[in-house]
Amino acid sequence: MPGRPPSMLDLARRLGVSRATVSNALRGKGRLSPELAGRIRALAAELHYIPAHAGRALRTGRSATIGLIVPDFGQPLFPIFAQAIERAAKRRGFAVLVGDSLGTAEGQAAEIDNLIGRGIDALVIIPTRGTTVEAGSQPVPVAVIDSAATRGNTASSDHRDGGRQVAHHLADLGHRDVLLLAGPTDSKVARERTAGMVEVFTAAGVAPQVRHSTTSFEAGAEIGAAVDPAGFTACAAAYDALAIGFVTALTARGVRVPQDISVTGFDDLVWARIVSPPLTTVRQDLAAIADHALAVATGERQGSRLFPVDLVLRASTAKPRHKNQHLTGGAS
Amino acid sequence: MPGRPPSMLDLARRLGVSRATVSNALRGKGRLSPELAGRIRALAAELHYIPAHAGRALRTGRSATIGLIVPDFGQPLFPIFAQAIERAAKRRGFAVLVGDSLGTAEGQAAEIDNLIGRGIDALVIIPTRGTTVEAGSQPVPVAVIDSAATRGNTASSDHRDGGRQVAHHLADLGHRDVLLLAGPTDSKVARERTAGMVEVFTAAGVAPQVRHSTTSFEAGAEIGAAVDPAGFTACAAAYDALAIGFVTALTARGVRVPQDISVTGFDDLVWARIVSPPLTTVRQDLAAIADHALAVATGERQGSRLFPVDLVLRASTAKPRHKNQHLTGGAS
DNA sequence: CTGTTAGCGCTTTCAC
DNA sequence: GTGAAAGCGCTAACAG
Repeated sequence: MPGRPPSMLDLARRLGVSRATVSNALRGKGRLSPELAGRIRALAAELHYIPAHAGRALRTGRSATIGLIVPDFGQPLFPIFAQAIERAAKRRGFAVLVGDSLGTAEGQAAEIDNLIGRGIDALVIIPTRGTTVEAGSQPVPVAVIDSAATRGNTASSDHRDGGRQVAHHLADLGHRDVLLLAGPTDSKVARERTAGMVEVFTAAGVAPQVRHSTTSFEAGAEIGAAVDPAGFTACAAAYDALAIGFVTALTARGVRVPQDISVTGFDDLVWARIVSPPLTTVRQDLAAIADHALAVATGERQGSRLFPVDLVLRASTAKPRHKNQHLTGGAS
Repeated sequence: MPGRPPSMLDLARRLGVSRATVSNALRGKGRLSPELAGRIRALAAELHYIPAHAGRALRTGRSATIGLIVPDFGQPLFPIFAQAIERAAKRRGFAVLVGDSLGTAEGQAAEIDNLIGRGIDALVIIPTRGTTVEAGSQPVPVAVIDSAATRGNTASSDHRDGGRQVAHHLADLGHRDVLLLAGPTDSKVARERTAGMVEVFTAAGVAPQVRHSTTSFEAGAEIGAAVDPAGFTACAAAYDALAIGFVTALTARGVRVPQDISVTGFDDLVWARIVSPPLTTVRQDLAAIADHALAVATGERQGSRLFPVDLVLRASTAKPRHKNQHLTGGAS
């Protein structure tokens, strides 16, 4: 066993050619006889030659690596996002260095510096709540995954339209008394989702009660345990976890979903299908967003893009009880 | 704005010293006057000098980067694992390049080659089901996260003991008719968990029925929908998702958990606390496993280690109905 | 069509 | 205490 892996020079010497020729043969550049190229490639395969990445990176100034910064891998949506981004990157020949902001602005800034120092060619970032990443502020191209409210090269779902779709659905069912679980005030995404809902409800003459909180299951459960169920017939949450927490607390109190109260979420997490009742929610097209983020990061495309979202109808929404009774009463 | 970031040579020239001196000053090596070292560091900070990673990697032969290969980021446990590993790596000054096996042996092999080619210093791998990774087969140190059945440098939970704890718990409650959702036959982890359960049940004179399937919620639901609930009083699953699917299907059929049937899972996913009823399950110490994997990968420690797991008691397990009636009957 | 040369930015002897 | 020189492995320009 040789102590260290074979280098290009080793190949070149064994064949009596120069390193440049080996380089050309292996990468199909330059012009050289097919016969020689074949011999070189055969030897490379035989010796398990693997090009040293550091040498290439140093010479070309590029590393074929992108950095990905997520707010918190512990939250359910981000790993799925990361997976979509990893695939989009691999498709383009890029590897992914990951950084976790730990949910703080300082963590995010530290990760940016760390990844940049490691020579990434581009940065894809899902900003932590309350932070903004300027596209031009870094020495590498930056693609931001966030909301339409973010400036620069962003890839994002049309969160506002998702809010509109939810509100339309509930308003069409006849709900007039609505509780809005709007999530954190410092999240652009949450604000967009909420704004879309408020927009449609207002146009329909409905004035929803708005409650802010974190995005967690626990926050939803807390509100669900404290709220007066007689005060509304529908609850629209800006996050699935909030909605599911809310439903769980309500169910524990004997309130039935959707018979007594309809509930909606956002994101279509795996668990939205699984909970009882399955949750009406909004699905993002993560693959499309990831692809655009990578296209921007690698310079294939420029500019921001907004991706449509789909309302997924499930069993957690129905006509309001009140309304049903009213209609029945009117008909009899 | 300068076209490209400052290099060590730029610093050296501006101060009229050599590159070696700058290198020494920045890294506190070599002996040089504190005064000069201070001036060098001040200038470096002022110019936002960031050492070029590729240059250092080429020279030292090490990249301060580890590769992490997971079977599937879409499954709930792996992202949490990845997060723990990312933190353990950062603590040691390593960054993490991630690869997703896409659940296949070929995908895993391709990722290994890809990451090795990128010059990682070590590899941490959570093997895809049915695959084995030999520690010595790669040109870099490899740490495997899996089961005690894996040879080489592995970090793993004591899955078998987790199985024993679950079985003890159920046997102590009085269950004699038990259904085992054993998961996939080609997963070492699933086999260990199942073996632990079978071991204790057998010693207690209980012969569980064993069912194999994938690890998914859907597989659990399918079994729950098809099974005869009169055939057993407890169901022990090798994965939380299996257990939760099973409970969901059972509940839909009007079977009550835990009154009619007790159910247990494995892994303590976030959702185990959230479902109704909250699931009795087994928790792994992910942080400790991640830390050992990194210690092995970086050469701090050697050898395999097995980490204890904890049985988490929640509301999905209770004494069997039969038993209760029998006791009541006997007392009256 | 192929080989020579130079140099990416850094660290590490070793000489002053 | 400090500097000079060499070289990690690769590729781009140019010369043959």
